[in-house]
Amino acid sequence: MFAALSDPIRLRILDGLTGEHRCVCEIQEHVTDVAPNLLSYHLRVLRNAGLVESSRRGRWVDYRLTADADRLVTAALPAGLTEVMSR
Amino acid sequence: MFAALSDPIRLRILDGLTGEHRCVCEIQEHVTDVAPNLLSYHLRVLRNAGLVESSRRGRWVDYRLTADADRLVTAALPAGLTEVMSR
DNA sequence: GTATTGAATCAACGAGGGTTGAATCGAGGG
DNA sequence: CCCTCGATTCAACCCTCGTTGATTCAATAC
Repeated sequence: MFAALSDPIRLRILDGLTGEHRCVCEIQEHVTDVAPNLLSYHLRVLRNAGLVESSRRGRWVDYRLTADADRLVTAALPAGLTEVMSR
Repeated sequence: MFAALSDPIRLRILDGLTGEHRCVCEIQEHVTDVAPNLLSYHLRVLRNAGLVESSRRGRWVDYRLTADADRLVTAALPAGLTEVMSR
């Protein structure tokens, strides 16, 4: 989980994503300095972590945050660091 | 930040820590299979990340979670993943 | 002072993950 | 069909990071 989050490129990708679907080309406009194949790699890491999900629409592939992405993160945090969220 | 959290040993260390100080030997009882020097290394990573702080008490060194450890984590999260916490 | 204990540091090794360029796949368009 | 476009996969390289054994440090006991 945190391994998926511990990369600046992946954090930038997540910054440009919401629950709404966005095609890879739109994401690439948000991280212009990342090669397409490298972007695919990082999206794959985020997908394997359960943070994003994808669906094909014609030639394009849409990505979006999963519904329980935030829940997955909080569940992975050690108990001592989740006090703020329980309040 | 997430690089500091993305290691199973460090997560186990954090699981055994609270705001109260605990000496390294107590921490080591919580992660018995980790060599002392390796434990020092991981504590150092957590210290550099601002998640824990240490103070010497005689021969012993006490560690504890920093007051704003949880704040540091939430601040590092991308906006799309912090919705749960703002609610 | 010397020895001992708790903890940190150092140098070196090895594996895993990020990056790159080329090749591949899947869906349309002419 | 063949070609193009969007996206993914593959093989290879490189570098960071975790691990290990030995050494060093800091503080107390003898």
